[in-house]
Amino acid sequence: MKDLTQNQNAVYRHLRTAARPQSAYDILDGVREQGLRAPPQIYRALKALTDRGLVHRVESLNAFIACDLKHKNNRIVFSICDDCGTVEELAPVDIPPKLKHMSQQSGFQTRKMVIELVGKCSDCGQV
Amino acid sequence: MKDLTQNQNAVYRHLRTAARPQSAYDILDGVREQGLRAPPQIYRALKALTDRGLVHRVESLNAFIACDLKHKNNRIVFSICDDCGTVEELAPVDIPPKLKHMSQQSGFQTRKMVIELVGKCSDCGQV
DNA sequence: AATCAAATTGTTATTGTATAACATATCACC
DNA sequence: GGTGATATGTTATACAATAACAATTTGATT
Repeated sequence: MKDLTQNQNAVYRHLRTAARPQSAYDILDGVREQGLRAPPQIYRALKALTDRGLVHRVESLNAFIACDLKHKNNRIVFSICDDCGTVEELAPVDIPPKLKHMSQQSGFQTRKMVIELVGKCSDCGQV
Repeated sequence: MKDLTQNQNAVYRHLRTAARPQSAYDILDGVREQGLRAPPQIYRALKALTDRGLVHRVESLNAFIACDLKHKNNRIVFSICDDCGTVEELAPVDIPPKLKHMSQQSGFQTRKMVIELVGKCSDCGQV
């Protein structure tokens, strides 16, 4: 795909077919067959992929997920079920006006915004 | 302070006087004099403190910061300077209506929202 | 006061996450 | 073919977090 290197391709394909966010070591296990053997290979591929916006890092899980939306890479929204671990990427939203105002007040220049909603997905929420 | 245990108090005091977010091991180094010696002691104190909202975890840095705002613990906003590493906590904002709508559509029940703005602080933004 | 359960604390060892540092190879271009 | 830039492989290590168990303290109850 899209002029990725071999290693990047292997990692990207693994992430696209994974049902859940994958840790770097999950990925490593998943691509051993393709000849990747050591963490730096995974982390390098992940860096290239996240830089291109094809993959996002889920900060609160130390895990990675393929991005299936077409969007600028600087507004990212996840919902994270703390019961079953499912992570969904939601369509990006603008910086809330109040927040934009506050950060500008302090002279902060935002390059990227990450929003993580933590709670229960529809499957786990029903009791 | 506020009926904290000894260990919690030591960790909390360290975080309140720190200029930057502290990793668990930074904290450990900072409180050795008070007799804490092993990571579990730090992590236990951190858990109690974060549960009470006195401390927040900065997800994208694997680090912790004292909370100096009085607010409910379920809306957290940080600005993170990726140049000098400074992290500021901003006043919490509501879930953006568009986002609230989207997540409800999918049946997701949000318990907590974390927003991390990444960019340049006023000191580092000037070129 | 003696007892016992619960909660807190201490300690060791291990698991999981990420990167530094260096070696090797590949490719484009002159 | 030499050269620099980029990509890749490999080893070792640093950093982050927790499991499992031992020891201690606390506090209610008798």
